[in-house]
Amino acid sequence: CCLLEPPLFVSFCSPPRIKDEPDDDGFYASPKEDSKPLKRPREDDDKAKKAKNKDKKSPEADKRKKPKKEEEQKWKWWEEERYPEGIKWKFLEHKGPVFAPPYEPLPENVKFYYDGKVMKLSTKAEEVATFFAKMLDHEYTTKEIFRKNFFKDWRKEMTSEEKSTITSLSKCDFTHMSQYFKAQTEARKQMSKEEKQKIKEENERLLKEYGYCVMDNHKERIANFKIEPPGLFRGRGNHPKMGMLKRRIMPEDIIINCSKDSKVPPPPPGHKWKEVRHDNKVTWLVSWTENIQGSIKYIMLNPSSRIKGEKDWQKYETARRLKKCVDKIRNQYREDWKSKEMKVRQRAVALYFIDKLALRAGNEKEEGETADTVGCCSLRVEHIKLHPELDGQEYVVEFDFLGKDSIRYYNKVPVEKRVFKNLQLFMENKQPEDDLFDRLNTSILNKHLQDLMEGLTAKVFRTYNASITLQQQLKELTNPDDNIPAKILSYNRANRAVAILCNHQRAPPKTFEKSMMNLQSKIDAKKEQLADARRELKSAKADAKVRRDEKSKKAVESKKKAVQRIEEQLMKLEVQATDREENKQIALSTSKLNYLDPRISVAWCKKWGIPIEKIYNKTQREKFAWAIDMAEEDYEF
DNA sequence: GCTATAACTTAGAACTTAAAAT
DNA sequence: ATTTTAAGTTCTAAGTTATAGC
Repeated sequence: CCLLEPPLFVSFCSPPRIKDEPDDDGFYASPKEDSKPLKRPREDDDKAKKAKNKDKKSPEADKRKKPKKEEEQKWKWWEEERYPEGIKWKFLEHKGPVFAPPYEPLPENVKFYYDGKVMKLSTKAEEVATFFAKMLDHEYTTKEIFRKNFFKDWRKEMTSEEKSTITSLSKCDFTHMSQYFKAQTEARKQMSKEEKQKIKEENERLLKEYGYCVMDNHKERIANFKIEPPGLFRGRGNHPKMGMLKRRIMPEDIIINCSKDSKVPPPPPGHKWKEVRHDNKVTWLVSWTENIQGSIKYIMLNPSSRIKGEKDWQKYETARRLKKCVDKIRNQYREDWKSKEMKVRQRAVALYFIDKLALRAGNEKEEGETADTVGCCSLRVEHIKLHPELDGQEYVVEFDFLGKDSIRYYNKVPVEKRVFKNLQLFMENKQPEDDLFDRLNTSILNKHLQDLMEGLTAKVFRTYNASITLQQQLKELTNPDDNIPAKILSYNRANRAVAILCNHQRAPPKTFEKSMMNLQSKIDAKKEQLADARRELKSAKADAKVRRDEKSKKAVESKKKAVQRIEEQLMKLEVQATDREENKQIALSTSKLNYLDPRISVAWCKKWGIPIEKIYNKTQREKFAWAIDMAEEDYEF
């Protein structure tokens, strides 16, 4: 097993071949055509063109012709032509995956007890036992399904003697092992600076060596070059497979994808890859089949890469195309509510939910394989309640169901009378566990959407509604007279409106109440400080009136400044408190990263003179480099 | 059509590091 | 300088969608 440790096969690998010199046309990438590249979707994006032209005339344009290492990282793939549909790259070379470190057996003095007696476990059984021991504090390990699944899989790893001895999980005592791991964690924290530095450097070396690939003459960052280590499967929510053993991935499980003319990464000594293929119709570098669901896992590129960025850009362009025809589509589904065909009515009501409430499409799932969660098309009768009248509103639908990641969706929504009547119809003579839309699935819905607009699918509505909401909220909430922190609060509130729409939730931070109290006491202290400063200013003024000399005038000025400074600090704290309180259970990052056209945010920053760093951190700026480069302050989604 | 599955995007939690508070 | 808290990063599960094969 130790053969799998990465350093052992380092010597087999070559350094990435990067062209330091650009092609004749001045660009690094663009493979020479044996196929015609398509123009990227510029649409009505005049600004992008303008920016590009301007850029071409600038001295930077010339610099690009003599690239240095640094320049390489600033490659503007968004100024290049796209590949024809389906082709993802021409050249791909990488070093293969980094495998999980091999299992290190426990020291002799760390004991496992069965039925009160010390028991020495075989290495394989011990390894799986440590997975459980490491999770002992987690409430997972108290759950019946988790324990049952774990025990079943653990027994498979035992020797026959162990199997006959260990017959009940409740007689197993992992506490000593657990203490040992806690002590290890503690020791890691207490390590000296030098030791910590050493670990850091080792990680950097690994990243440098395996964290990048070469795709079409550009060095690109890989997102997840480390193979998932073995452990116990932790599903989200009430997952029927929780606690099962996620097995160790071996080179023999791995499919390598790279180009024919690249150096194929060698497998660790004594091992073989499952397969090496050369498929440039896909974007992944490495894949393997995972044993819990039997699904395929991939190693792919970082969001900053061309291949991901281009797709992301395209996603927002599709959403912008929807903007142009959304009114028509809305009128259409309103009409369809009256259709003679049940199928059409269901489709129209479902689409209304997807549009109005930003619900996900909702594929069917195999029962017993995953947690019981639903999206729009898979809603069941038990997930909605109809209220002809509720709290003074007519035709209210009460939604209560578990969505993706078993996050609860709870909402009371007034709907149009026609929708309400249709829902009553759909629910007639059905049991709670029956499908609400029994004549509909995501495939039917998406086929219909495709007919309405090329490239339209259910999820485009989420992107569209999220982005348009941000743009409109920013317009509404930004007060030109506000200072920067207040403007940022407005931004966060606009972002929050989107997160609420998309139901992006988080568990309230464990120390939320405490940190809120701390902040409040800070605010109180600051208020007192302000009162003091004001008193001092007053007396200084009085003093100056009597004395009428330069010195006391200056004193007044400096006291004035002090008051101002404290006022600003107080205001900043209050803004912070508001922001945090409103954000208690809401996660902003998901929408920011996946739903909001970054050009809206970039334009907003430019318009109000907000540094982009206040809105996007380093990683986000890398992901959205294309948008930061091309969007001007008048960008319209 | 229907099902299986491959490929890719989206998701919150856990972990790590940096910054702020003491 | 040390501890606490917040921000940022990593991890991998869980979705969506297109397509292949019946």
